[in-house]
Amino acid sequence: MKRVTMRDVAERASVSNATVSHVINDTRFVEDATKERVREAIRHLGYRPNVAARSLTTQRTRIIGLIVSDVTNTFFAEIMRGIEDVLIANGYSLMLCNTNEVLEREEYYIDILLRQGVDGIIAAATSQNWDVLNEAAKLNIPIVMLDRTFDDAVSPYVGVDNRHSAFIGTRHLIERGYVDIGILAGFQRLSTMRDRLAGYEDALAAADLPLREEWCISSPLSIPGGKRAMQTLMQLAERPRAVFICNNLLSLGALMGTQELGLSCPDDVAIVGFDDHPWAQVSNPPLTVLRQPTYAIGEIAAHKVLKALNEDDAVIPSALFNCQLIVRDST
Amino acid sequence: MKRVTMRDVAERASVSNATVSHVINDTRFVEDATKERVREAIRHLGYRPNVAARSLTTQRTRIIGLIVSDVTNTFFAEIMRGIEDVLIANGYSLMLCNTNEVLEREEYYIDILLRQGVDGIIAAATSQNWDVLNEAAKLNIPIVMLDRTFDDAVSPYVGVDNRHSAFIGTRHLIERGYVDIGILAGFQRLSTMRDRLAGYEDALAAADLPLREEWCISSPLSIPGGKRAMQTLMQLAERPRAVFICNNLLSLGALMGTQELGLSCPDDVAIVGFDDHPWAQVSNPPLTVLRQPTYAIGEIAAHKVLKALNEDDAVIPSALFNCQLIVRDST
DNA sequence: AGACTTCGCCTAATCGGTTGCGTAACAGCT
DNA sequence: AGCTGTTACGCAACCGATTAGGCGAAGTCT
Repeated sequence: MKRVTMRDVAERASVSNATVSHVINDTRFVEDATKERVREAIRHLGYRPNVAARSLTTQRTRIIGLIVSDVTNTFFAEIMRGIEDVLIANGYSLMLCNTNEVLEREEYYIDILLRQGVDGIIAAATSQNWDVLNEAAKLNIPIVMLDRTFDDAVSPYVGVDNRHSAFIGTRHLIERGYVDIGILAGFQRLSTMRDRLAGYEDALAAADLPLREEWCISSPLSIPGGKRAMQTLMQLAERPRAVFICNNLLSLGALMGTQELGLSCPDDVAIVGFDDHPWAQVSNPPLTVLRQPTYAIGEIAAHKVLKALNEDDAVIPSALFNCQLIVRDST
Repeated sequence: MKRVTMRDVAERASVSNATVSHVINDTRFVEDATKERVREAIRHLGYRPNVAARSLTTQRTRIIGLIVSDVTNTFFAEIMRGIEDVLIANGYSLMLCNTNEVLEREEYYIDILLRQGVDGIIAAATSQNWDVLNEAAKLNIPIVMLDRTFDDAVSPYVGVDNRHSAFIGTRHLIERGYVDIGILAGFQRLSTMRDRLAGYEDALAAADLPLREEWCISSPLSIPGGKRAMQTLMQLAERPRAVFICNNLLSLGALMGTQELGLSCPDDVAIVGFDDHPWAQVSNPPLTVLRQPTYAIGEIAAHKVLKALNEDDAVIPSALFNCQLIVRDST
């Protein structure tokens, strides 16, 4: 079936192309009767404006690119929901880019997004290389960093205060009486992980506990990664009696690892995890965690891009949330 | 910074616009030397083709719309990964639409996708109303139904054989010696749920077990929904000793519900769940489930749209997978 | 009545590519 | 020299919207 175009509508309503456009966008006064004729024509023909044509002239697409490292992680999925809800409420659409934490894929996607002409980008970047996002910045496309950031980043960041949160989590273990506390982190490439490690160290220092290098493990942010890491930690000659775990996938893997080794939690080893998850409350044992306000993070991130889009030279500040410590049975 | 356009490239390479286009798309012979000049110009200027302009003339966007009902459900998230991986490998992008199982939102999104001019749509539709997707069909946009379908659907479906899978799951309970078996399903609006209920009934019938209406509960596909439903089931005067649960969120909710009531699984009530989840193996107890090949479902779905796109009048068949029964401690 | 506004709409250029048609330049042949 | 065929590329229309500028008709004012 032939595509219905604006000209078709114009003809049927016996007005010009321009008038149709103005009726649709409400950009100029049009007499009520004319307006109604146009509307009728639109309805009757089932006209749907062509976004490509429009954005060709307006130079805006009303599409926001979202780069996440792992859509299957509920953490990001919930953030996505937050983002999507506010974008949709503002007439924007979401182009999803899942990088699986692979750098090349991230670069590829950024290129795609720029060709697509997205109006803005929200990114949980795996790269620490500003060059990649730099191009976007050069094109004057607002960027909001999600979950992670990097030292000399100029774009606003939305996420939690990782250092402080990790401090709280570790301190909780200390308050529970644990003194031999290890940490299971992701690769230090990610700011998130660096900050959490720092918070962990802060807590140990504050309690005058020594920092033991061999109890600080980095691993890929995955379930098998967490399992392996936890098992090597548990098979150390001198092993920690409690572990602070920096990510929900790692926590899940760690749980599997300890169970497989026949160790019981919290009797043999206590666990505090970062990120909450619905299943964490029916796991064996239910996990003590630091919960991030995921949905809200998404909402705020979206609001920030939109703000940057609507207010030409608005300076957008970062937003730092706090985590909520949820005590369950693993500590 | 001014956008770099094709004309800029053409000028720098002292060729015409057409030649630049042909070099980029490899659509006509161009002398090597010229080609190289064009390439150099592209690199030097940092030229990036404008997708909107291109799709305006080609009438194709290389974007596929994906409609899912709940991105935070790992089931869909994994499917998404499968879809995305094959789309990206074929130079397509993904426009994500999360409906939260809300009909209006689905309709809204379909409209958006059509305006956007997506080349194809993959949908886990919440609607049973063909009219909605009908429009897309009229515009000759290929559609692939994911996870759900409906009776008179003309689009191919990709998912599991729900009826047979539910049969297997229920039969497993019967083989374990349970005779009082209930079922916790989602709303019968979804074909998925109807089929699973049918499979459950098949299994009861095959074993000459009576079907008890009051043990068949429908609830919203959510964790609280599952919890409530399970609790009403468990508080019946005569309650089932085993329950077949039709979705992972319901399973999780059910687990919470039984734990709250102080019932132990599988001693007080056995559970077989539909959909696997990484956490299901560390839950208390680890859950016996029917695992769907999520990633593969996504891959196949994507391949089917692409095929429909590339082969003009290809008739695309549906694809039915089987579930894998994974026996753990809940039965 | 003539001049000036205001109202309501139209004309046409433009955005940045794609592509059918056309042609200059050169080689080979008679 | 004249003719034909081939090679390599340019010209310009077109995709479907937006929008600056313009213009006729009706209304207002002096």
